[in-house]
Amino acid sequence: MAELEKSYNPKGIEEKWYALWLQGDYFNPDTVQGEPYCVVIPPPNVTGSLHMGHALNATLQDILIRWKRMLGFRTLWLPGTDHAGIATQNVVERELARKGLDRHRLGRDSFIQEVWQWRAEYGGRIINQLKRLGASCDWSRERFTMDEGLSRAVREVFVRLYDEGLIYRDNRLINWCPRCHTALSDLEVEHEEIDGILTYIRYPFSDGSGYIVVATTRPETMLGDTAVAVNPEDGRYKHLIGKAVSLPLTGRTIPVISDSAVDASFGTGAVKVTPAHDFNDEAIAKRQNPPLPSITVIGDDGRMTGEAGRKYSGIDRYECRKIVVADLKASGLIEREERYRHSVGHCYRCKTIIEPLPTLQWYVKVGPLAAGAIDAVRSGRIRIIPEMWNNTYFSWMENIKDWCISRQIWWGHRIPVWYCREMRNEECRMKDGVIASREAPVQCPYCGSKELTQDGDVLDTWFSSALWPFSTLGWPDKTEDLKTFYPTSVLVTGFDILFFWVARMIMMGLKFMGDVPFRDVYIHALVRDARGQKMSKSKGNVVDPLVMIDKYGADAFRFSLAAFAAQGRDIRFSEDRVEGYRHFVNKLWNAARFIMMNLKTIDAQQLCLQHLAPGESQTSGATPSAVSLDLASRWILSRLAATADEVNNALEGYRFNDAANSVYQFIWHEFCDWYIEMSKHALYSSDEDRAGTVATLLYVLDNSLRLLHPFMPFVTEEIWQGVKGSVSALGVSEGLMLYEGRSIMLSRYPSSLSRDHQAEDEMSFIVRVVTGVRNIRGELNISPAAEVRVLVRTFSDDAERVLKGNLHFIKRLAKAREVEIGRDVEKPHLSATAVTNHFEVYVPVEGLLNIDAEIDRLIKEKTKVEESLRSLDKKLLNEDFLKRAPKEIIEKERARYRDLVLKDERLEGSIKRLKETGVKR
RNA sequence: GGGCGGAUAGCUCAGAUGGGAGAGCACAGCCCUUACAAGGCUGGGGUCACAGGUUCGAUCCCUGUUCCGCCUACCA
Repeated sequence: MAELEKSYNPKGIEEKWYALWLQGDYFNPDTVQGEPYCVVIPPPNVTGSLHMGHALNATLQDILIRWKRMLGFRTLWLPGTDHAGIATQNVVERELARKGLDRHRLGRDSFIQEVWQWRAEYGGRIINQLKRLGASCDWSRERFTMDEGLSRAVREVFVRLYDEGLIYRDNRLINWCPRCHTALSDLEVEHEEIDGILTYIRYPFSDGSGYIVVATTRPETMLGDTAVAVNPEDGRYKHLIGKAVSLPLTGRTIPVISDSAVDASFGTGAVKVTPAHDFNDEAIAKRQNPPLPSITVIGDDGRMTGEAGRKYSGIDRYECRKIVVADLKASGLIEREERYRHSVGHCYRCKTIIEPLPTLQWYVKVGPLAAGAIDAVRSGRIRIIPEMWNNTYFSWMENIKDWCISRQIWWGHRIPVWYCREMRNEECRMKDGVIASREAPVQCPYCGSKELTQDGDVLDTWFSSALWPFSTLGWPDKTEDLKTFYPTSVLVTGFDILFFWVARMIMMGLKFMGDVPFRDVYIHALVRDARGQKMSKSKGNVVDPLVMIDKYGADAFRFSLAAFAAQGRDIRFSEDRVEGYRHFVNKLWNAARFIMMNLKTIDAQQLCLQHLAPGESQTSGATPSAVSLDLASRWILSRLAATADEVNNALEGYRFNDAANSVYQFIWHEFCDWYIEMSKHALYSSDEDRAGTVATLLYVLDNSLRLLHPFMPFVTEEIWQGVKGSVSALGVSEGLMLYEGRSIMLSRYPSSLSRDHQAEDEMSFIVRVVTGVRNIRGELNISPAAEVRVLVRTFSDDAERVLKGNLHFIKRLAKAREVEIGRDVEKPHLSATAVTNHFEVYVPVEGLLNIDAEIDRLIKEKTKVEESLRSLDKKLLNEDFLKRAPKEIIEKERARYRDLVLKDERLEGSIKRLKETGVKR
């Protein structure tokens, strides 16, 4: 980058540096010393394509990882993908359908091969997208949940839990997706409010003595009713309990029963009971003595079964609903229909309405595991950030139900259970012929039979995800990685998978590693669109991160996400702000361009020997030696130190937005707006300050780039390498200790630099004079081209000394032709005034000044001062305040009061003089 | 039904432990000043949703109300 372009263009540059980082193996911690710091990525679905949630998630992790790496930690960010059972199977099935095939015709083994084939072809997509973002994952450790190693971990865990009785099989109602043709866990069901109809149906008594009316939103299930239930306390129905009802359309006779779960105030107070298709009804049925029978009228394909009767058999459940209602109407058994809004469960993958079905499934008994997981958070061994999620976590964990882990699909970890078909002895029959085994058994361990068949189901995808923090590090082997990096440092994730994933990882980690899987859980926001809507393909409001990267560059995009990531709040994504941060990238770029342009004119020996002292802290390189620096340089070094502290503190607390804002504010509004402008004096006047100024420019740029690097890895590397080239061309890089090393990502992160409070105080005098003059220029509309005279009447020695010593800065920044400073400076006639505590600034504006405008301006300011004075006055006269407020607050307010009184008097004086002038004129 | 979060400038949002209301964008004025017009300087704009309470003092803590958003639950 000998000659920099006028603006930064990320195309090509991002790829170039990412390739270099990979080539240098910089993401790999193997050869690094230091305290371990580890993050495992929430594995995106292998079918996935990078969306805003991933982008935010990965950006935050990369910021942490790059930051810690630069701080000297032995840093591992472990990447990988999830096999995503149902989602992936769906995708491949759609693919097959396009070719006119389906998985049943293909057969299980061929289908699985198809999926692997698909993965080989497309599974790397999201990984490549993460690379575009700049993610510094150690790709040599990339894992996939279906890898052999991870599959072994899955079998190990399953068998151990089974042997301990924590995994069992049971036949009960589960959530069934008729489209995906599989069981789902409670978590995989999304409840959504929909408009339905509440149908009131008359159920005639068998003895012909009238009827009882029940209300239902699912009339078709009446074909499977096995009772009508009422509340035992309900006076209207008490006498009917035990009576027989003739179930319409079926001719079956069912009883009227009582159950306290029935709400007398809802509907008619009488409820039809369908144990096979409703969780409530199942519970009621089980409470009866003897339990009510269960009749399954809807099959696993969502069509009515033979049990529903010949007329309805084979018909889709919703078609059947219409027919049943029509048939009932024809018999005069529909009392009325009401519109009714209620929530209905949908499959989280395909949005099909869930059908509760009685089936035989595998479950994990979570109660015993949950206790430890609750304690880990309660005791602080795991910290959830922000804390507000603690409550959500606790309330879910405390009400946790057993976890259905079997899925009737093909893609996933096959359940490591075999069934003995012969069950030749008592022991085998006692065990139901169930063999849970890490490897495929050759013969039945109980009876020796060789007639074994493996369970056809696979495990819930989240079962393998739950093991991710240790299975990826090599468990069940005792690997070096596991020893070094477990427990991992922090998990960064969205709250939407707090239960699916985070809670289960904690349970499994505690169970199998005997320790928590991570110290911190940082829960970030959900990215919504500009109107606050959840982004979804169907709504068409999705913002594609890759489009953002193409349009604005990965750096601007990443920085935006970090700046958006305020804790505890959802993000409304606005493209305008990304554009704003692209401007910031460009600002930085141009600052670097400026510095490099001025580098050519410097004498290398002078720069190196006289102006760079060995760095006071190991992390920041050589520091410009303070003795020989001008005020501006000392000031910017101190501001840099303050900024480094702010950024480090903010990142320590996961306040990414604060960190981003600090560095933005520093680079733009302190370094560029003030320091670079001030540096021009030394640079252009070729006096002895030049070398110190160049040294400071180089130093502050270097440290700014490093501060910014975790947020904007590409542009910082590009500039840093460019400056490095120029610096070494000067032949001073050896002694400089700046821009050292092969890459900025391997340099040290700025921290614990020293402040220079005196320089900051002194600089504030200059700032106040300059802004005073600028205000006057702006408000009185004095052309920026016009040079003015500036007079400053000082009231303190400090102010006088500092201002006199830095006239050149005032001249440059305020565009002043000449500056006069002193205690005895007189206010010229026809001049505008700016008032501060330490001095008054006068700008003579003969001919230019509109006296009335200037008087208005001063009166406006005086009004503000007096307003503040009034409220302060009240406060300081309040005895309670004086009695109870802390001393330092009272002193602060008093000082403020004194300053304001002074200012008020001076303003008054200026106004008076101006009025006199006006009269004279 | 239960729980959580939000309500601050025209817009999008910051304000970590109570003590002088901020940023970015947008808007207005003046400037192509030799890093940057994707820029510079200046300016206007807020009863911090509403009502109470605690406190010497509340945008911040407590209670209630209204309006949004989310999570969760077996009222058919």
